[in-house]
Amino acid sequence: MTSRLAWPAFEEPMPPPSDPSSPQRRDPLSRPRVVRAAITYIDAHGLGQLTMRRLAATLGVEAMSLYKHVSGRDHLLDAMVDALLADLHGHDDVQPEAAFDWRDYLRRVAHGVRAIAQQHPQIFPLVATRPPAAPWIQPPLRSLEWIESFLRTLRSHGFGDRQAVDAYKAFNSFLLGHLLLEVANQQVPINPEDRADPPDEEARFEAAAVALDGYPTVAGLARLLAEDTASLEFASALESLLVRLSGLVDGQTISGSEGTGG
Amino acid sequence: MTSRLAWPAFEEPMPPPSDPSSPQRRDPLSRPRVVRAAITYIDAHGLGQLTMRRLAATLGVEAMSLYKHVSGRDHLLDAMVDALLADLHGHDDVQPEAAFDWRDYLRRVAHGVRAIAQQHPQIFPLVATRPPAAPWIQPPLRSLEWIESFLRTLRSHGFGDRQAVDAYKAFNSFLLGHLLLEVANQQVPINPEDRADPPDEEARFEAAAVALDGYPTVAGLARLLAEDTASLEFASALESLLVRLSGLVDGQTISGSEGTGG
DNA sequence: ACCTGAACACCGTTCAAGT
DNA sequence: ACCTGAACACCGTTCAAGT
Repeated sequence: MTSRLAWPAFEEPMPPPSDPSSPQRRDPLSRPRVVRAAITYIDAHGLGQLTMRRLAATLGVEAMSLYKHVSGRDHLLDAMVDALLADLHGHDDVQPEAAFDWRDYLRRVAHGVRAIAQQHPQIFPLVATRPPAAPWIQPPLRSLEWIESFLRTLRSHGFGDRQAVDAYKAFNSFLLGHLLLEVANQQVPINPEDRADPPDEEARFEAAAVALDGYPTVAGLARLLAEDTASLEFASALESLLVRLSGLVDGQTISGSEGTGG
Repeated sequence: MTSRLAWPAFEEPMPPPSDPSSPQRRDPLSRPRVVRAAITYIDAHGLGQLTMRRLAATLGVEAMSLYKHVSGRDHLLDAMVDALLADLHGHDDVQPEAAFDWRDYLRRVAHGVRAIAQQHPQIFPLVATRPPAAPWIQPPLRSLEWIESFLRTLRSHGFGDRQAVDAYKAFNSFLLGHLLLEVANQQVPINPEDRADPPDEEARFEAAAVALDGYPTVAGLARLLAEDTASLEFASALESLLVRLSGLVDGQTISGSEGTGG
């Protein structure tokens, strides 16, 4: 059995935000409800299937009603991405106080973001590719809340300004590369009905293998290439990154632009 | 001045493929011509602006004519991605014979792919996120031609089977993370007209900085965060990866699944 | 035999007319 | 004052009617 990374379900019904201005009538259409419905829809049917009209139908309303709560399809996509990261940011395991040291903190955050990618493989590409709202925001840790707590935590563990920023960027690259590769690999065309159907790995392999004439090296290594080693690679590359960042705390620099300040 | 990475233009008119079956009338609509026009169009106007109808207009035909050469919009996107990587694969600098050793080879390929990302920032997200056609294909080096020469080159330099495959995966993660981060950062909303207009970095910075109340750490590090250190980070992370892969040649393993076979 | 106009079944979004 | 039906300006794609 593949060792799935366990993580508390982000889907669980959340307590309604304690916002006194929300009327709370019988199932009022609200922005969070629209965003949550969109996430559920994409998880089930894929990004390409999400239209304003179909999403509205899911909620029992007409498409135009959605425009009261989100200002358009593009903004809705951004809101989904934000909601996913905000959920993680509120999670106990990634609070700075929960971490033993900065390495532990980075491991917790890394596995938290990985859990998001695995629970929402159809949405994660959006987390990676939607243009950031400001020059200091980078995917996938792309909210001010995240950057703030991330940088503050590193500094509280002895990182200097430049070192913390270098670590933020290096950490983001690492997450982006590994998680995007992972979700790309498991991106099999979705037939909305037979989701339970595991795509018969062996049959898929055989079908694809016929086209390998003329590529002897690939053919010879096909089994190794198709092997799912994502979890191990992720862990291995993460530890390697932590080693690299350790050197950084000891005074080295990654983006090292010493000299421009005079 | 920012040190742009120089690379021969992939856009240059290529000699027509020596395919005797192509009639070569006056400007016949061909698949390569459609694909090339699509790349040019997205570079100029952005992915969201590409429609079959508008692309057809660019070529002086109606939309339906395109379906003779590409079987639909999705296939066109895949064809664009393939074309970009095929161009690079044909380039002198990334031929195995051109490389001094495997490190040199990986550096050449890395900078080649980075050049693609920088020349086609609107298209690179597609390279990263389009679902691969087979389980052994991973972005961004996502063609059998690339995998074949990549793996063969590493093996000719002493990599074992598992080591070569581990290196392929680690290299792809590295490229994906860094290049996607880079193009995401420079993703500024495009007004088709004023492309020459450099978005006045300082003004953009000031405008975005007003919203930093409540995020003192980000505010304090905003300048460092917004600094464009992508080239240095890329080089630094690449060297770090090469060190990691060196250990791998010496017999260590990344995905290390020793034990499941016994 | 080949090409393409008109048409189909959708989109996102707007806005006037309804309550 | 608020909500929404009908409408607008598009999509990707098909297919019959033209040459």
